[in-house]
Amino acid sequence: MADLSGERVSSTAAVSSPTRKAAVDSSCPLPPPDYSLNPTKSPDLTDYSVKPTKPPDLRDYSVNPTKSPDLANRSINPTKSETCPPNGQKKSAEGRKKKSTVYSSPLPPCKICGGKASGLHYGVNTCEACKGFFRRAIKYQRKYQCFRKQRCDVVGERSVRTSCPFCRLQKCLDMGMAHSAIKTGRYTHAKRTENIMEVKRLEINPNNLNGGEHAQDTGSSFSSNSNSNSCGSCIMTFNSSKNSLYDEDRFFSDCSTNKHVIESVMHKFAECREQEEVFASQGDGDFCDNHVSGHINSSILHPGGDVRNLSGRIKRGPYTDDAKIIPYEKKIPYAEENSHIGGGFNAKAGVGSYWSNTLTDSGWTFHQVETTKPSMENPFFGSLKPSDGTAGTKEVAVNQPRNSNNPSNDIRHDRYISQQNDHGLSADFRTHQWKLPQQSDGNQQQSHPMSFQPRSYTPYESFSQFHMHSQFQHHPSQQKQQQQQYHHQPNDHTPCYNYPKPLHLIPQFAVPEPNNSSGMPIYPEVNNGKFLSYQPGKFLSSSESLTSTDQTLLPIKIEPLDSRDKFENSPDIPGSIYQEEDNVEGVCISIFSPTLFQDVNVSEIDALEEAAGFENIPCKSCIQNAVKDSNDILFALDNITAAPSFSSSSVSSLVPVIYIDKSQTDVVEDTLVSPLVPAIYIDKSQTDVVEDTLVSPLVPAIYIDKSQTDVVEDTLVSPLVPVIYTDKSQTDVVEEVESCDLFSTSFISNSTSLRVSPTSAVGTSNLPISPSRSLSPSVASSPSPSLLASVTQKHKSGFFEEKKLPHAIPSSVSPQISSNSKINPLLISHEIQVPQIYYDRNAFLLTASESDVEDQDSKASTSVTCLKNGQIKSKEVPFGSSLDDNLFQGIVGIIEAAYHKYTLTMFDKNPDLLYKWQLTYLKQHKARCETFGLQTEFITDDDYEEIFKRTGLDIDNRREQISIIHRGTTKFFQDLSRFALEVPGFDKLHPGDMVELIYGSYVELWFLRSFSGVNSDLSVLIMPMGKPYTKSELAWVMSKEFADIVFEQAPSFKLLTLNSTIMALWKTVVLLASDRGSLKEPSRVCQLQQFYLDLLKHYTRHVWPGDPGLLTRLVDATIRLRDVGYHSKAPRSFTTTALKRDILEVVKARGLDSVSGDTLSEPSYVQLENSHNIKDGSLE
DNA sequence: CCTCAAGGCCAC
DNA sequence: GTGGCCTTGAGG
Ligand SMILES: [Zn+2]
Ligand SMILES: [Zn+2]
Repeated sequence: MADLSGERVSSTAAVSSPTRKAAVDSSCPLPPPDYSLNPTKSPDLTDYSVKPTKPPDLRDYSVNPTKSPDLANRSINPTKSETCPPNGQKKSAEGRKKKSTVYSSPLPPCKICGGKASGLHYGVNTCEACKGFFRRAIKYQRKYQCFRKQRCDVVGERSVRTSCPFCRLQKCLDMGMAHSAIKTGRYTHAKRTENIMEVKRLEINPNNLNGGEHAQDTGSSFSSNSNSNSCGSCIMTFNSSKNSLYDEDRFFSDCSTNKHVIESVMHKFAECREQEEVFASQGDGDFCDNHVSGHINSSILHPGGDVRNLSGRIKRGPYTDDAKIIPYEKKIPYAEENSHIGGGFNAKAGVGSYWSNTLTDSGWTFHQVETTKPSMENPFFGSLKPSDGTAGTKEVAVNQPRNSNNPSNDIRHDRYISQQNDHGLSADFRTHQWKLPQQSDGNQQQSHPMSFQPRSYTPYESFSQFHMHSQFQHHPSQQKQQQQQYHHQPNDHTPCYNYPKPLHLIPQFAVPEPNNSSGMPIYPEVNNGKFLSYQPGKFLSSSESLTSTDQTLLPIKIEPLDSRDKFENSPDIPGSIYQEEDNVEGVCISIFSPTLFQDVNVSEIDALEEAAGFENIPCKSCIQNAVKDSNDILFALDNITAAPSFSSSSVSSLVPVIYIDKSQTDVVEDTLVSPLVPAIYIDKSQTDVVEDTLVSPLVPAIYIDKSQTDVVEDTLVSPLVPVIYTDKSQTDVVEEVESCDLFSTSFISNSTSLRVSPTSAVGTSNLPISPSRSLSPSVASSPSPSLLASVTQKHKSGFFEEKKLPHAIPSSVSPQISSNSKINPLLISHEIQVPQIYYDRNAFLLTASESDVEDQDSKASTSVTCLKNGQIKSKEVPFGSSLDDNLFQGIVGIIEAAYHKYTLTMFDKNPDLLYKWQLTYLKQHKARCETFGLQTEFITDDDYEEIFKRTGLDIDNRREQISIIHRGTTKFFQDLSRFALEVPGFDKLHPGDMVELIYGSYVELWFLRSFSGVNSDLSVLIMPMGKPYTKSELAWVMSKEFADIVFEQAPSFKLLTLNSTIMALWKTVVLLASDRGSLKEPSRVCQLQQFYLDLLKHYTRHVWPGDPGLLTRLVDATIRLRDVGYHSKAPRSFTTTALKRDILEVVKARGLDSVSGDTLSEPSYVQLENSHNIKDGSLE
């Protein structure tokens, strides 16, 4: 139990000091039985017991020679019952005899630093040094500041343990040291230990058996005190085992389905990369932390101190809320000597990167992977992606001499001079000047007149004040100051930096820097609404150290040369030290410039460039990309509830993420682990429980943290399987993507709110037909008496002459109809002009029949029953003979009314709005993909079910989506069926043919309804109603071929000039395709189709003459439509028979409704059923 | 009179 | 500021 931590400690020690371990092993092959209580600690014990065999320790203690005899004496002296494994069996045997003393005598190493413990101090077994340190910290109320990630290693020799007092104190507290824990009394060592263990266990979590002896003292008073120091840096720094991160090839082989996505992103990175290196202060702008040197003040300070204080004002981001602590022993060992990992991001470009430097036989090797742009779920880090197509790695020569003679051949990763930006400028961080590109004629490199200024930033505080700052930036006086101080007007020969749109800072990364003169904050990146490129950090002289006022500055600190070690010799580690001619040694740690390109109008830039005489400025593309990315960032910002810390929200699709929670500091540290070992370490803050498990590459593991707060921390894992973070921390953090459902909901509600206004009441009430959900065929078939009278009246006075076509009809509506109508959200959501009256179908047909020919037995006809002159009359209305205007308009009216009634309308939203929705949904989907690591729709159902079984999570809402899709599809079929039944003549067809026609045409009709919502560029489809789809989702629901052809064909369809009348007619024609499979009476269908084709022809030629070639193109489109239909199959989760049965249900219901309805109902289905004796289920 | 741990001292 | 070593004083 408790040995978990001990093992972790010892393994860490072993890793960091292999020689030591070897010595131990050789001298003491067998661990003494005395340590069976805690066998894993034997390596630690050897730290002080086997001094002569440990060169490192010798070196350590050489400073204090007196210690050696003492150590030797203590460890060898049997009278003190010091039993140490290396001292041989004799001592072990002796220890065995006196068990009580055996347990009490060999003190474990210092819990804090691993050194020689001298007893219990403040409740924890520590050395004298740590004891004194803690005592002083308490006594003098010391406030420390961690300049790294608050995970500094404090185990080691003096220089190590003193490198970060903050972390040391933190560890003391973590280990349970408490000032109040004064003498616990006189115990034997074993008893005391046992006692303490028990007390702590009871204190913390009775259920937690893992709360070992090292369990933290809750020590709340101290914790809270010390936490005022918790504003430490969030610099991302981790070490990992060598190369563990970068097995992308392996990953890709596992994620081939996602490869094209990755590749496209990679391509994007390639573009962003330049830009990134232009605008970022230097190079990759990595965050870095050199834990060895220990004083790289790249701290990102939180001005407000304890970030927990912000919780009331700022909600943390999705992954930062359930802060927990992972005990030191259980942390990922990050102190490996041959590996160093850092990370950074470019907020502007929206990419982050992780890099590592690994010491190999051939020297240091630099690897870098970059992440996707932020998403809503991963606001500042997306998935890890290869940076430049080189399999995610970038080889950089290190430890190479600078080639001063030929800089272009300097293969060092030079951090003094940035790579050229798009203007050909390089940033020289020594002179704080821009360097013009070296002239081809060999002239000396010239400097740009614009100097650098120190940059400052804050990750946190200004987030909540983002908008305020944004406004502030544009205050005239502020602009002036900025201009004076920062803005150097480019001369005619200066590449243009002046882009007119105001740019905003990402507040997390930009902080106002006090202006010396006014005390007003300065935003270097924003200058009078002009973009000035980035401002790098500043140098401190070697005698300087960061002051409190410097804490918000981006530090570039000088380190004494002698403090560097071989890590620092790697030029690719930000924070590494370089010695320059002038003996200035600099360490540069950069933060990306957070300039946001918002609302940049590229055309304006074009015009500006043109006016300035600059053509083809490559920066244009950068800006275009940046604009895009900025939008995404803003989108993310809009959708997250808090400013995530730098280190948060690193969700990788390539490698699992380890969330190391720091509850007391509210800092969540993420570390990457190998994709091969998707272990997730979820810590149980005060309970010292670590649940780490390896997970199947196919199935995610869910680690649920049951710490006292019922926080559920799920983390996942495999690159193949999405992760779901269902953090239910006390603060209601919403971290999911807006679901499709939500989207649809807001979509609808927005539309409703838009349309249902007082003035639009008519618009909502003048629905052609009451949108009753009953299966009544139509309102017209059962009108109220007054309505009937009204219709009859109109009929008598020239019904059709008055009404014309629907869109030509005046807005006066029968009040009875209006009052009968309910608001139909489906219709409301469309801006299609709804016909302002509906056509009484029966009234029309009666009229038409009076003035038209009869005796068309061989032709399609429809039966009309109507109340006329107090009598119920029936009449057959034939089709196909003449196109009387009345007939035409009447039938068109009927069809169009049904078309609207059953919401088969196409999507003709405002294109801008439509695009916005498309983009929004695409972002949501991409965010999901990035979080999940792949397009989750490609997870097989079996795998998905397994995931669901194991996690209980509907990770991509598939289950929900299925129900949505099911509902939507069902409704679509219902509406389609009802629409078909409203088509005059359709109900006279053979019922089996009706079903076949409906079923056979549904895909094409679906397409006709949907194509206007297709954005082939974005591969997004917004449905007029219901769920949006991405192409891949559509492929999942239908088929890939279908999705392909839909997105391929939609653009051409969008070129057609259509109105709802044409659409209604066209759909009718499509519906009545006589070549559907297994039609019983294809000739009748063909006849009916011909009739409607004639109507369509008539309409396009005479009523809609604006587009003469429309009919031809419609026919052509219809043919292509068949292609769409050809590639379709039953939607997911549907079967053909089930669908047909549903259709038949509607058909039947219509008939039954007619029968059971009042006498005005159409008996068409009954008649048909009687004549054909169709039985229920005959289609199956 | 012992052990133990807290605190003090002071060279570094 | 650190930490080895000392003193102190409460237990046992
Ligand atoms: Zn220690
Ligand atoms: Zn630290």
